[in-house]
Amino acid sequence: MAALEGRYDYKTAEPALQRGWDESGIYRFDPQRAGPHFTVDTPPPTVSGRIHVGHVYSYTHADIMIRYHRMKGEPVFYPFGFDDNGLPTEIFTENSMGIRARDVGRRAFIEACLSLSQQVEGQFERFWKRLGLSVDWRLVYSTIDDRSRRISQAAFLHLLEGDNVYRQESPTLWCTTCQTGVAQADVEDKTGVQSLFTTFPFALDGGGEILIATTRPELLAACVAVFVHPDDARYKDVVGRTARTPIFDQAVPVLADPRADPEKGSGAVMCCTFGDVTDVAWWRDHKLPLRIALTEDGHMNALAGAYQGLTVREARRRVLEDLRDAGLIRSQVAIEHTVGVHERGGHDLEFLVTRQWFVKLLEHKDRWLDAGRRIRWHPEHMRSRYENWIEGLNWDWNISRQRYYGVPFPVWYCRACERIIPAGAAQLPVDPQETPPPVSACPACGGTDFEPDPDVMDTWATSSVTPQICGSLLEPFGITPADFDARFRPMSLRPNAHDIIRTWDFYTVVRSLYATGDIPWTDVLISGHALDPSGKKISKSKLRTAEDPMPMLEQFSADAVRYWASSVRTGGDTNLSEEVFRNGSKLVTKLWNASKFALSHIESGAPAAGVAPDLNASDRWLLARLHEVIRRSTAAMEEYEFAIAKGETERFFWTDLCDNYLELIKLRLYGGATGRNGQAAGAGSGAPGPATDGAAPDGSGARYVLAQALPAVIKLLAPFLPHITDAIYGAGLGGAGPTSVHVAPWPVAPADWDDAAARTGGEAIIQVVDAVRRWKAERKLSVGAPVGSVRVICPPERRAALESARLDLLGVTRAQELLIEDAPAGEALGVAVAPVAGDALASPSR
RNA sequence: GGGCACGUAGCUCAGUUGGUUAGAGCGCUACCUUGACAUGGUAGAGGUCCGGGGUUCGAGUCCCUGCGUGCCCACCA
Repeated sequence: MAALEGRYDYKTAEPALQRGWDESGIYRFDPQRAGPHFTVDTPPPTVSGRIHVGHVYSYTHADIMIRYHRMKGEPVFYPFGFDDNGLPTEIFTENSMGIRARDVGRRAFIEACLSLSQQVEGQFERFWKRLGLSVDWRLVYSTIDDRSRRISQAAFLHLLEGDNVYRQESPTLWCTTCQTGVAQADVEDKTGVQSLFTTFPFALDGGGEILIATTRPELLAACVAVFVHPDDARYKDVVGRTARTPIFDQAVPVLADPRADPEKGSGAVMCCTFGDVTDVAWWRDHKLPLRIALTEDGHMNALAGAYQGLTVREARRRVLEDLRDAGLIRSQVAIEHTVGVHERGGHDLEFLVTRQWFVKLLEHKDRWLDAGRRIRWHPEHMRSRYENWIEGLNWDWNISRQRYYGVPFPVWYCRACERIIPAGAAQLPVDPQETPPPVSACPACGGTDFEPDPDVMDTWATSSVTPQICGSLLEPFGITPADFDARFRPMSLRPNAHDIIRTWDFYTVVRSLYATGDIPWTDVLISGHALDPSGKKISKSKLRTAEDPMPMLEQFSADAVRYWASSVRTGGDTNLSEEVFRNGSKLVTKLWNASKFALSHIESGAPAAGVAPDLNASDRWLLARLHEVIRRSTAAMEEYEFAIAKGETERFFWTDLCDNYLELIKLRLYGGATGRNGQAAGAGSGAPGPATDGAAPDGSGARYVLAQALPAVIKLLAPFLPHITDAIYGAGLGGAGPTSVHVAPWPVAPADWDDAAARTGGEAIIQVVDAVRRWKAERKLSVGAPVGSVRVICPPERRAALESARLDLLGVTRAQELLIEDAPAGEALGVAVAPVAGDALASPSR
């Protein structure tokens, strides 16, 4: 074996190792190798945001699990993607380049989006490599590339054939800034919005009035009814009468509906088309007329009369002024409430009646829920996020966006009869605005005038078919999509952070069930969020500056950052902590130094493979502990509890192996009978020299154990710290086997290491060591200071272990003699230490 | 308002199916340049396991309840 020399310099070592991985192709997927395979539906990060520590956190989690499965011998399919289509990219492009899509025109804007995303993707790939992800970089897609557009369009046409998608004109969530319809999942809460809750009267036909209260007086022009609760005694006589809106003097009916809350405001509410979801429901259920007062860009239209052309906010102020001037405001209170806004930019949302494509969700809620139960969630409780979302769904999924940069709908419409003309499979990917339909005449009416669909798909409509896109990446390797489905679906793993359970995970399940009837993957790994050092969510402005993770990798090493990322229980949030980075760096250094030491002894006399020499109690203890650690660590990895696995190994390495075992065996390693300061190591019995009870004084037992324990620790930590472990492994730990630890087999402990008696025996040995160390510490002596005698009174059943480790105990305690005596029945182990030179002050230390 | 987590040492967290005296790292204190490592080692101080009930021979762990924190959802007149 080669020795490790000098110090480990991660700054040069990490990039060099990464180049080596690239060149040797150890992460390349071989689809021909027999299963079970481990196939990963990697999250394509959106190019519209910078990479931030949150990415580092969750991508590291996935990579750890992937490396584990690779070491288990499973062929690993680990592709990578970039999400660069759709509205997020458009907004990113508009903001980065200071342009507006509607100003520069469709074609030019698409070009701008493409060039910007390509630039960003290059930076992203360099970053992921620098973090040490074990991606097969031959398998890369972007959600706007030809392949993804083709697959996305084909999947849409498949939905169309199955009647699982429909086009309908109906009230839709609408972003007045982006000027597009959006989906329920695109809405996020904005808290602390200041509003005025104003009460004013509607006159009742036949006399009297009814007070209504609203925060949206500008929608008065869109009022179509007034609702009260059917049990509200105040309004019993009013129901069925006609009210007249102030200012506009529109006649509207007063209706009863249990959704009106008697506790709120005056208990009477105006229903407008549309102020909120309830309005939509009322409009639908009570078959009310449509009275739209808003334009698509958030201004008042002609219906608003004098207010036409004003923005919603201006109109609101003006209507209130006019009501006040008319003396109609009965009360007004300032309130702070939460409103739903478009999550891309926090823009105001309205409900407008528009024509959109919807994927059916509501009528199959049971199927989605059932699929969620067939998928293993890690941690398990994250499934309830998925279920809650489905249970709360109110709308089918609007997948059309009135924008430019995305996957077009591969359909045309007959202008004569509105028949939908789908693209032919051979045409895909297709932009219907630039390509004629596959037929020259409408099959329904014979019409020859066609209108291309003007919209593009929601970005999730494409990223929800990533399993199909992933599969297509293997076409150059002779795997057809049908092969892929048959052999590799459901895929093994979907890793992502918890904020996109309701979108990416949910939509992918839906699309997979529609496409194949089966779940998309068997396991989902959910990561929490990385928080700033004080535990707060990292703000967007901060993400762009202080928390840029590339300098972090350079300052602390990729291994140290990965150490941090893998220190918290699966699914948990964590704080950014330089302290933990430093601990990671320390572990890296310690691994290097301990390995340097161990290797220098293994190479000078490693026993032949498979031949176990005589082992003493220390040796058997270490192997028994190693067995336990391998078992626990493997069990934790199987459950995706990587932090627990890492913690087990780390404690074993640092405490058992380094602090105790390596110290115990030094005397044996350095030459047996002759210890430091020329003292006779075996002097206790008065007879220097030969072995005690099976402990080979030449250290072959210790070297054998080191030769087992070191590679095992290196392998157990390899998924977490891929660089330092491979640097050490490369010094020769692999023997004639693989040259990289990352394709070496995950450790398996022989059953005969599992030895409960060896563990308790070892604990007795450590007790003696600890007692002597404490004795020295109390006297402010160096750990290496010699002592006269160590007298151990121990339970008889522990005696054999201590005798067996006599040489080790003499070495680590620097005692001139070690006396072992039986304790009376039931008494615990005790240790008494006497100073050198027969000093009478022997002191019990326990 | 509903759901899901969480609340253990100054800080960050671990604590298997209930089982002796509740653990680790960091920080703190004292000491030690020991032959792999001072990015090290040894020892020490530090906890009414959020509060209150209950089950049990026994509760950090199980049940009920209260309080607090975070996230998701709903509400949005």
